[in-house]
Amino acid sequence: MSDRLGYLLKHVQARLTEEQAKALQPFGINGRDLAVLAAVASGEPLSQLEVAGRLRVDRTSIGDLLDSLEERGLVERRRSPEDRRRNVVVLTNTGEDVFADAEQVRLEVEREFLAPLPDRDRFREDLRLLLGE
Amino acid sequence: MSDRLGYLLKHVQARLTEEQAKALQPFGINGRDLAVLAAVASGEPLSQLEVAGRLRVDRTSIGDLLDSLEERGLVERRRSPEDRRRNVVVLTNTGEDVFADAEQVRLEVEREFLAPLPDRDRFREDLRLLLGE
DNA sequence: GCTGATCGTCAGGAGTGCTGATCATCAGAT
DNA sequence: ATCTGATGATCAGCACTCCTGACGATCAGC
Repeated sequence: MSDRLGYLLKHVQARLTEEQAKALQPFGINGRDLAVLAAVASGEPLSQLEVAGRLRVDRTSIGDLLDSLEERGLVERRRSPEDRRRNVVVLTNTGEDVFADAEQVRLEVEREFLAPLPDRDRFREDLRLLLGE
Repeated sequence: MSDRLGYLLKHVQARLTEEQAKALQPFGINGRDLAVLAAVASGEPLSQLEVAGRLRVDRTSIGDLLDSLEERGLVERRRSPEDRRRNVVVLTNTGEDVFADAEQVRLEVEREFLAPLPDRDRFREDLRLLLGE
C-alpha cells in the first residue's frame, strides 16, 4: 500500500497538519491561519483577492478565513481609499506579535517533521519542482 | 510563500488528486476508489475493517466507499461464514478488469507526475520515511 | 446463559472548497 | 455626463471528506 503516491502524500500532509495544529494551539490558530498572517505580513498591504492569490485559495474561502482572524483581533480590513471596492488587509499589533511567535513555532515543527530525512532542503525542493514554482 | 511545507504538501497533493481523477475518469472511479480496489485485490479476502486499516481510513468512511463501489458492480460484500459479523469484500469480475486497467493508468500518471524530479524513487522513499512506514 | 468486546451501519456535525448571484465600485467608450 | 462591462467582496448553498456517538447483530470467555 505504501508505494501509492496518493496514499503517501495524503497521509504525510495529514500528519503535518496535525502536528502544526497541536503546536499552534497556544496561539489559537492553525497552519492555514498562519499562512494567511504570513501573506498579510509580507510587504505592502494586500487586497483580499491578492491574499487569496498568494495562498492559492478560493476568493470565498479567504473571506471566511479573514472573518475568523478578524474576530480574534489578528487582522483588520479597511476599504482602500484609491479603490473603494478593495478591502486592504493588515495585521493588528496583536496579529504582529502572534505571527512572529507562531512563525518560530512553525519553523521548529517543520524541522522536527523533516528530521527523518537525510536532506530536508532537498525534499522541499522536490515539492517545489512538482508544483512548478 | 512557496517555502512553507504546508502549502507545498497541500497543493502537490491536490494536483496529484486532480491528475488522477482526470486520467481515471474513463473508468468511473477516482484515486481513492482505486486504492480500495487495490486493497481488496491483494491476497485473501478482507473484512471491511481490515480494508479500512490498510488504507488508514475511518471505519465509517470505508462503508461509504464500498457502497459506491458496490453500486457500480466493482466489489461484493458477503457475510463471512466463520464470523457472521464480518463483511468479506471481494472484487467482481468487472472489478478485476477495471482494477487491472486502472492500475496501469495510475502508474503512468505517477510517472508523469514525478517527471520533474531528478530521482523519483528517492521522493517516494522520503515520503515513506516521513510516515515511518 | 451473561457479559463485554467487535463489526458494520446510520444519523449527524465539522471543515474545506467551490459555484452562482448580488451589490458596490471602477474604468473605458461614447 | 452617461452607459457598459469588468472587478472586489459577500452571501447562500451545494458537494465532498472525515469523524463521533449510538445502535443492532454477532462473537468469545466466564
